[in-house]
Amino acid sequence: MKDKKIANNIRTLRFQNGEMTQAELAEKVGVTRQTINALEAAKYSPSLELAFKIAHVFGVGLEEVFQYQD
Amino acid sequence: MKDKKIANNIRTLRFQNGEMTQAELAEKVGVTRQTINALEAAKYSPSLELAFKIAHVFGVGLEEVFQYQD
DNA sequence: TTTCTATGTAACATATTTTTTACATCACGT
DNA sequence: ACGTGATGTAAAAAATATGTTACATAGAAA
Repeated sequence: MKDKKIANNIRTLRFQNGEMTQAELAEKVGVTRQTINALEAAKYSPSLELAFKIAHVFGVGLEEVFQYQD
Repeated sequence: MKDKKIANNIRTLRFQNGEMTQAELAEKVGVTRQTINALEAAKYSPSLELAFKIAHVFGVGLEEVFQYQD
């Protein structure tokens, strides 16, 4: 999957959920702070599992967090 | 993301969409036939991008193809 | 200013996903 | 029987995601 055309609202959702920090979100989904940071910076897109976990933490559907533009 | 608890309906959706073969689906989403085969066999879960592409081919939402059981 | 917290970033290591190549079986049509 | 298309499978390599460690900056608060 060469081209990375997946956008996400992680940053926005973090602030909509009680000023959650990158570290807090990371801890809740079981990855490191750097991974969350890289995702917000869109350096790469997460695994499907991680995407599901993040959406779950925010209590929304996966497609409300990640959007694919084709 | 150690634990693989993502189920999918790829096989069912292939047959609901005009008897699409694994090779045809693979070609449409830009991966090899073996990758589709491995996904149907749930050997691993796909990247988020591949998941989006597959859902798009079937014209459904991502969560109608892949389900995360936590 | 000093301290603390959140964040950005980079190099290297490990894990996971995907490709490539190859061979096997099964069903179907001829 | 033979050829063909669809599928299952496997090993090794390539690509990508994630972890670890470490250092940097910016802002807030004291």
